[in-house]
Amino acid sequence: MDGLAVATGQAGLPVLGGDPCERADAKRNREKILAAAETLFAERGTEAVSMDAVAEAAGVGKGTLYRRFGDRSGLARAILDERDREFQEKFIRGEPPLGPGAPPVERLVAFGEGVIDLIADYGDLIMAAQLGKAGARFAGPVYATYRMHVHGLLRDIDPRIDADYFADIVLASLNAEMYGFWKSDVGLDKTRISSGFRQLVTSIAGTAA
Amino acid sequence: MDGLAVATGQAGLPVLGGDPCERADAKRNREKILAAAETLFAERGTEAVSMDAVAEAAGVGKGTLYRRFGDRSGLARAILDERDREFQEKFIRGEPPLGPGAPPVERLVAFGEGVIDLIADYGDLIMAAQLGKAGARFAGPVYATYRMHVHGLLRDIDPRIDADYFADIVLASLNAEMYGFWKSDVGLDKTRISSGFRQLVTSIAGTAA
DNA sequence: ACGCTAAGCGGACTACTGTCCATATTGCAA
DNA sequence: TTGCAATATGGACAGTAGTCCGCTTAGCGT
Repeated sequence: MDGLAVATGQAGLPVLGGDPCERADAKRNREKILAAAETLFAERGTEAVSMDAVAEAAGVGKGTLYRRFGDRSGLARAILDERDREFQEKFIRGEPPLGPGAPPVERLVAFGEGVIDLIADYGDLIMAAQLGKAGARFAGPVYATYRMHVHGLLRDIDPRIDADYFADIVLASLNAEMYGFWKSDVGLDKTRISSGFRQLVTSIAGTAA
Repeated sequence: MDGLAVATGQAGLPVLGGDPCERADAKRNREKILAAAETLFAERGTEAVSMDAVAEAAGVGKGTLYRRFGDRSGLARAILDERDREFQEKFIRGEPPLGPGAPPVERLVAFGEGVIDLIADYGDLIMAAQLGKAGARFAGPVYATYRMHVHGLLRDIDPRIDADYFADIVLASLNAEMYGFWKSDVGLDKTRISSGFRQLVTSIAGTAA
């Protein structure tokens, strides 16, 4: 407790889709914004698109954009949300080895591969969603969900593992920025990254002293 | 390989201290800026200080500030540089167990504890140094040095370890943002974090299949 | 001491993020 | 249909990061 101040609390922003009591115009605008942002991000790259540009392309004012999504990373998160939901569905209720039924080590490895696939496809969107303030990576419901899942699997693997610690280690090894660094600077390919992750999980599972 | 673009290349900025051919006025200004920034950061917290404020407190123009330090994170890095140098000295040439002489597992554990101490003391400065663009964490000479050190130790521990992969895993587990998250949100204390790190290193060392 | 040149300097300037509030619109109730 | 309260809207606004370029100054050779 000292020089640290991480913004981790989830601000109560209406980031996620489909509020049931959403006014018709609000819904229309939300969809226009998401469509415009998705297009612009894909066309020009996430970092090169200003919020003004998104608002203009969507035909709404800046205030609307910020009201709905809070900030730049909130917008990115909202775009990712759908894909994420699909993946979460798979590891919570889907088929083994990702879903319930397989041994926990298998499930954890499959989870890692799923996240790596997600990163490979949506890496810069994920990074945009985590950029901004310190600790953004840990804020928000997605990290919490992933963390709880990994936490549970680690406990299943071996209750002696300090799951509070190792859950974040596992997730840190599935970080989008690091993936980019490995690809561009270190020269690791996806196979090697997956294989490294498998070894990491095996290591953690093996020595729960 | 696709939606990823991480800014990792080290821009050739004169961030580090003591250019031998530094003009007297430049040196004077550099020192004034560093002193002013250090004070302001300590007084108000890293995030609450604008670059303008630093420039004004130092009695120099904004152009000078940016010329010398490139951007906000460069300024933070420069402030950290001295402490960092000291630590690097210790693990490269200092006494065991941090320095050469101790078995590599011991050295790695000691290294981790050193970094954790650094984070405990200078956490938000470190975070400021890494904030900004995606991949900032991996850019710069400090990460490279740490990485090389860990890489070497891992090879010493067991050449079968994929050191290219695990070096970054080890460093990811010594991340300042994560430390803040652990402290504030998970409720881990420093002892538990150190102990977790020790277990991680042991795990990696143990199962080099 | 003097003048030259390369380097440093600083503040005006642009672009962007995020806030705020007067106005417009919606959905409901009478 | 009409009036009303709640909510959404959008553009003006303030604050900050980072760039640029004409001016100044240090350091050096004579």
